[in-house]
Amino acid sequence: MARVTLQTIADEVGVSRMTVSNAFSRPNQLSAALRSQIMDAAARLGYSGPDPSGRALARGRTGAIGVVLTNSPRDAFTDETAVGFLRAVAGTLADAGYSLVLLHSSERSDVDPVRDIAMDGAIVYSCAPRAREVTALHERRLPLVTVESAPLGDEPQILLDDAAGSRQAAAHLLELGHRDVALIVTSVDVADEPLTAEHRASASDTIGRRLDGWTSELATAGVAPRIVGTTGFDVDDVLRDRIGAMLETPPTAVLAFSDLAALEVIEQARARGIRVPEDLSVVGFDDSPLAARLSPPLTTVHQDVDAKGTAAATTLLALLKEEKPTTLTLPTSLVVRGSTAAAPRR
Amino acid sequence: MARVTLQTIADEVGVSRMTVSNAFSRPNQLSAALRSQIMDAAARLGYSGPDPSGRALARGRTGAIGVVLTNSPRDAFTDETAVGFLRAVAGTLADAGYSLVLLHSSERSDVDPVRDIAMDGAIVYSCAPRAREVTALHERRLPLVTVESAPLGDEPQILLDDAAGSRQAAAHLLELGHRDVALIVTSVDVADEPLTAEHRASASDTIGRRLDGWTSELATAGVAPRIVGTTGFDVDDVLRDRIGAMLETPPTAVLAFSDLAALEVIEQARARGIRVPEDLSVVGFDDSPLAARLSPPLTTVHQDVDAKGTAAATTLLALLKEEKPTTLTLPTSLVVRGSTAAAPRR
DNA sequence: CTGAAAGCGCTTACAG
DNA sequence: CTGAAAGCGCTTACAG
Repeated sequence: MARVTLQTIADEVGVSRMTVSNAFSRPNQLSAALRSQIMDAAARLGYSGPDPSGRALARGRTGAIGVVLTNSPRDAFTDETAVGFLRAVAGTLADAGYSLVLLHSSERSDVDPVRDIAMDGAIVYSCAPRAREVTALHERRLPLVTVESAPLGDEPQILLDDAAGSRQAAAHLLELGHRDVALIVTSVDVADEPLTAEHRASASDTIGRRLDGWTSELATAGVAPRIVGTTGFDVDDVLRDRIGAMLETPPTAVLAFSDLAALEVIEQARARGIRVPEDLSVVGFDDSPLAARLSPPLTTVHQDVDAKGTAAATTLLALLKEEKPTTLTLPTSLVVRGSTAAAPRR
Repeated sequence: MARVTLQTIADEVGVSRMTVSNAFSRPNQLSAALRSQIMDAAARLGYSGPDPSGRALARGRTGAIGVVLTNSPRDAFTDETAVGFLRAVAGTLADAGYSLVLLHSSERSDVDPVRDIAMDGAIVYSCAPRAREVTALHERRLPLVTVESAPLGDEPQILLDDAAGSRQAAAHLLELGHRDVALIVTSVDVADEPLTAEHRASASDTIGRRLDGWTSELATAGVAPRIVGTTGFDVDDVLRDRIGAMLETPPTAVLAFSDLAALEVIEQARARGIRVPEDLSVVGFDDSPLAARLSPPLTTVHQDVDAKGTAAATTLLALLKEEKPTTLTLPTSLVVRGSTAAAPRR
């Protein structure tokens, strides 16, 4: 049996193909009687409506919005901050009638979602500066919003006021008397050294802004921090090893680029008998749900992931309506909990 | 400037359109020299590859797989069990080169993802028996896998051995001496009554199997449970109210259909000064990450959400390869933690 | 290794 | 209120 299409229904009812199309897509363009006659025929023949692929090609829109995550879907769904972001994006898009497609980075040459999936626009979330997926997406000239990523062109961005929260975190440590401080970052390939301008230069946009916040504040007290990093974009094995090495000669305080990184520091410290916060103060970043659950509860820089996701989706939707949305920077602020305390006397 | 298509490149290079198509989609069908000439022209003209919509129509496949969640994307991303499932599905699909599209239920008449999004197949996750989204999807005759949902036809299903875990949970309570037991369910509209056959008849497939497990075990000790439910498919306001009402004359133990429902019981009990587990034993279902974090840690029925997601994706992928996968039932088992204790003496 | 033919299923103006 | 024309951008056999 051949496939049932608009034409099948048209032949059955004895009208033209576009009248059937109108019956489904523009109901008020034809009489109610004819429409119900067409709908009856469709039901009888098992036709459930215009094929989305044909429709997408003819209309030039698909109803789908991509979200690019540099890391694998498995990693993204493990990170509560990413899940919170996706939640707000998916919710906001759904309210506007759009569906979310997860665009993973592909190691295969035959398929590449970023190149092959039909969509009306995309959101780039927390991606490395020149990630292949991101440039590939940019080449498609789709409406794009970047979130905490390096800008690709003049697309609107959603940013975090990383420097403000970082400064508060550093100021908090200074007040507690800390002078030996280590920074844990990504996008910088460094084992455990005094921070230099070269380190700063190699950092991603986001990490760069946090480094600026931390160091500018620490500098007011003449404190020159140590830095531990990885080329990756997440807590990876390299970073874990380097955190371990750093703890051989522990600082009195650590400023981490994420709550998960802070957790890694706390767990490794504990394994070595270093007490948090008595021997070592640890500050995270994100204020993910995890932060409040840890023991001790994590002092961290709060960001509103729900607002971030909503803003990203809203901005992309505005772009699709040919509006000219602009870059938005969301606030951050320190939340003091139990993982920080006065610097130990040496 | 007109849009750049295959034809633009073909004209520029002086070959036919399908040669350009081959350059992109079947590189070994033409000489390396011609191919690189074509790729150069494409780069020069800003052509980033065949348009996915055109390609989808011509090829009859899109590379996208839908996942239908009856509840809103916001609710789904709030539920750790659903997130764990999505994680495994997205990961497994990504490994196979497919992208995941989130198909929300739409209240709008103009857009409906389940009808309008182009995709190669779909996974129906934990949906109500005759949910409109699900029947709409079925009408499209797409390859389908249902997960913990009522079957639509003869599609392969992924099920949980609900009865086994439920029986273990009930047996555990009997051993502890409980005789006044309340069941908390969805899909049954009941405030707080002795369980009857009518209640059982109105339950969804999943809840029905759990009711069977609970009651068959309780029956061995002559215990007739009370039942509290809602027509909804989640912990909703109706269920919250009814749980509150039930706690006016509390049973000694509660068997809940999910960890979130168990949490609701525990919180409301605590608010009334009813101690868990001293006054009231509570058993959940799912063993979500939340369960172990609660205080007291929740006694609950464990299921492997990762295995469930992987199985769902693998089964759908098999369907796409024209294989004939069959229904799979995953095991469940009771995990005893701190929320259950010996029945209080009255 | 390259291309002419036929077609994938639909919609957008526009004319009547 | 209805339909003939033109087109959306691409690919699949197939012939040379």
